Amino acid sequence: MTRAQSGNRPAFDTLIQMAALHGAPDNPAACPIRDVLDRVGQKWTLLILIALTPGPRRFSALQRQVGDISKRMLTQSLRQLERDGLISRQVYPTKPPSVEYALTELGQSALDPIAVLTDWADRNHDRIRAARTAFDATA
Amino acid sequence: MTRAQSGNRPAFDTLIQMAALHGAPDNPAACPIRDVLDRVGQKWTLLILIALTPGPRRFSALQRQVGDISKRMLTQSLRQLERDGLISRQVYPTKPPSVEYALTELGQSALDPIAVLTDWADRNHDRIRAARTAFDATA
DNA sequence: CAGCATCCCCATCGATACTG
DNA sequence: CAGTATCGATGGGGATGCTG
Repeated sequence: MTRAQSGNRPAFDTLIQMAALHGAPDNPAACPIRDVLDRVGQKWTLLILIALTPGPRRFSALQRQVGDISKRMLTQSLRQLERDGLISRQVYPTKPPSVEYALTELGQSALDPIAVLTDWADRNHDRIRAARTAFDATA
Repeated sequence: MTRAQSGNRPAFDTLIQMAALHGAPDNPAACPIRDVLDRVGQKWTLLILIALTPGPRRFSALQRQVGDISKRMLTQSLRQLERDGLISRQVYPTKPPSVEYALTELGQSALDPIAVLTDWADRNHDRIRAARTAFDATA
């Protein structure tokens, strides 16, 4: 079993372990990886989580901050995140009603893996783009 | 600016920074986060990367290991990963031709963030499932 | 064995319009 | 302001069959 530079031993073991059981095809939600990956794959979830990092945000504020997201998708994504316990939803019954979304503790904890991921993405984006150009040139 | 427990300071800063620029809607590939996230979101890419963690694998071996992936998607995903420079493809011109896929150094480095992610998923899957049940009960 | 080609479905997402 | 409702397009992805 060869291994290169990896500095995350415990996390790495989890990964190996996951590679072994490779998920239950009949019940995808039973496999933590697939379950979480489904959410991560959702075009907007991570962007929303990131947008909430500095602090609580209202619906419209979120929409402006994420940029090109429709109200439909924002609502949908927020619901899912709330259901998963990653964000909380607080309604203030003012005259024009306002709703504030915030990261829960669980959501906060999710930021760590996300940060590691985006950090990797940021550091290696150039290499990836270079690899693509090289590949396209060969092909 | 409130912050909870986060232990990843440098990575965290990248995240904040990303939250600020929130991507170029017109050119998604220009934003590292969205670019990488697109791949991560691909149903099979991470599973394949994980399957390659213990060492190089042949096509059929990969298909068996991942489980329920069609040859079509396996081929497609492998191509993309190869293009991105995460895996290498070595062809052995034997009588029945065999092709061996392996992680490149870049691919190896990608395992770290992935491991952190799956580790988080594994540790918090119960809480997420619990949150869902609670949410569904309330609704 | 490895993988390309074809057909087709359906989940995801966008756009628009309407409501409390 | 914060959604909901509806329609429609796009393409990811499954099933099957064929080739070198």
